[in-house]
Amino acid sequence: MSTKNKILDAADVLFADKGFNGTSLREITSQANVNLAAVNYHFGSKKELIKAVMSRYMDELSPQLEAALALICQAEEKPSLHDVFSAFIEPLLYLNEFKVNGTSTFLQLLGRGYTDSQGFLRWFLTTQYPNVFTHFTQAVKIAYPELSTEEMFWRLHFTMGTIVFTMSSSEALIDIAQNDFDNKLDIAGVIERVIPYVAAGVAAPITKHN
Amino acid sequence: MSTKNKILDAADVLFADKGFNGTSLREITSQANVNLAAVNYHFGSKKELIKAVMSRYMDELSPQLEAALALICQAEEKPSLHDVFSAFIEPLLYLNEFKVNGTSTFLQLLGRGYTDSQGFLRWFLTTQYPNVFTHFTQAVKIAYPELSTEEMFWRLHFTMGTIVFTMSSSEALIDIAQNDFDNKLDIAGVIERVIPYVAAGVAAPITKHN
DNA sequence: AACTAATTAAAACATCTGTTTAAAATAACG
DNA sequence: CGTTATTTTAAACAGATGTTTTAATTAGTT
Repeated sequence: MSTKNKILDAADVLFADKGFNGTSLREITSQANVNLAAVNYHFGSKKELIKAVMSRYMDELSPQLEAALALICQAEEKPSLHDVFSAFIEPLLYLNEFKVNGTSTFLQLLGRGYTDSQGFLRWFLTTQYPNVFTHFTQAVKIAYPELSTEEMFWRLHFTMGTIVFTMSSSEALIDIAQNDFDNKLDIAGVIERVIPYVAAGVAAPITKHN
Repeated sequence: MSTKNKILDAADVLFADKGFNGTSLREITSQANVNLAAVNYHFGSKKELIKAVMSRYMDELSPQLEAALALICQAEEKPSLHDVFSAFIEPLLYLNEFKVNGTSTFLQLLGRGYTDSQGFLRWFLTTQYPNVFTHFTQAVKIAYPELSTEEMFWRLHFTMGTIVFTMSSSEALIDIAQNDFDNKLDIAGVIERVIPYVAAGVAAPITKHN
């Protein structure tokens, strides 16, 4: 494997586990069995490495999500909100196969990106991959046309928060759940449970605001 | 004002804004206009300072939340989920008055605590303030008795995620919303919008899992 | 094989981190 | 006032951080 990919793989896991600020380049390079200077040689800086780790996922995910959402928008029957959110499941789970050792860390990284480093990652994603967002809001608008644009803005961000936060602490939660309910569970099981939740949240009746 | 409080106030704002890892003691002490060594003198270590910042909020909030939830549980009429979640509003907004310069940073700090520092803050809160959690689950069980304990466990964590995540990035979101919809909005307005969302999410119909 | 370009390696860089030390200043109390 | 105790100060500590430099190695090309 190339040095570049060895760095990306190690950074991926460590960033997801300990955050961007919480992971040093020395941890990454020693985990990857490469020289410390290799990061700055291949990526320029730590910030660029973070972008590269995220881009590896987004470049794979973005077209798939857009395709799935486009399919829903063009369907004959009016889609339900459950349909819209379910469109995310397959592409997200597909990331896991495409990863070597089990589950992908993408959603955990997304959670890190929202809180770590004062939102520079949010800027990166919304400017580099804007189509995912616009297609998504379009799909929701078809499924729930009564919802005003502003109300939708908020509910979509609530949803984003639910998903990202849940996945970024999913390991700990799965551990607790398995202890308390001795119910075998994995990432797919968590997703199965969160979809009805967010669908119901977005579909909540509209309330007046003064 | 005492040195101890000057440190707590400065740390509060900086921790909320840049995270626990992202804030150095030197930033805190220079913002607070006190000597660097004062932190270790008064609190012992940075970790203890973090606990102190959180305890200041929790010691104020915890009894109020428990009282509000107890009131709901003992009411004659069966409370709705909306009632249960609304019980959080007043105590949370009360934190703002009790703060000098505007809105409290409590929920932002809570968000930091879940992602930063590998969940040691979650351990701290659940062990130091367990009653809030048990009272809350009791209230939800009364409002929605059909929900199994496991399903409730998940939905409450989804809710936690929604709230915490939303509030930890509320400033940025409010900015965006005000630009796009020129609608004056503050923290209270965001809370007003998130309550129906989470209430609907928790109240979502039960789905079979294999 | 010989020369050039790309990569790796070890070391040093300056800066920042939390914490500790020891002296100075202030407060409290008999 | 004089004597403790408490608090503040400046300085230094040891270690970690991202980045750069310079030399050694490897790969690619003619």
